[in-house]
Amino acid sequence: MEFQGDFVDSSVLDLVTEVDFALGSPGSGQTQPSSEHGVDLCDRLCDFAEIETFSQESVPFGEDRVQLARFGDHSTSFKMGSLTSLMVRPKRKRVITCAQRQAANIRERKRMFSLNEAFDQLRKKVPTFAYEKRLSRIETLRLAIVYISFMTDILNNNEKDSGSE
DNA sequence: TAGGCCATCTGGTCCT
DNA sequence: AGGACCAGATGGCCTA
Repeated sequence: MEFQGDFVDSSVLDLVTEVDFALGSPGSGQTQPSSEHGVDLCDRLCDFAEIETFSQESVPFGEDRVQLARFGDHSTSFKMGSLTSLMVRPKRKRVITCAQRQAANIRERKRMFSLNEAFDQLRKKVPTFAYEKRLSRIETLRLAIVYISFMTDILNNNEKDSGSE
């Protein structure tokens, strides 16, 4: 985790993506991404959490399933559902299937990966002592701000000096 | 052991 | 409708 930016490239990420989907069919040896595998994995996770399994078409992942998974007991989710029905009709929720949720997770992982790549590039641009431990993301941003301000000041001073001569 | 940092998941919002 | 982006929650790892 610590050195991900240094040793992991996007091809590895693609491999992880394939493994994510392949987990749905252990031992099959199949590595092609498939929405069916994503659904399989989701169902297995739901089973593991002792959540009632619904058919893919009848219950979107973003609603009942998540509430049950989050709160654990069915009474809590039932109360929430009842309250919702009594209140003003909520905005129509976006319907998201297990497969779509899996795909969104993968996109988000890729997005965060590219963000971290950018942070790594920025780390190489800001001056640090070699023996210092790796800068965190927030440290990198703050140091970059200070560094840019410092260089800007130097530039301004040089312009003033050359103008006064 | 507490706190910091990070990866991941998730739902909401915005945009195309 | 679906992807990009964002922020909150959560859990794991590491260090003082």
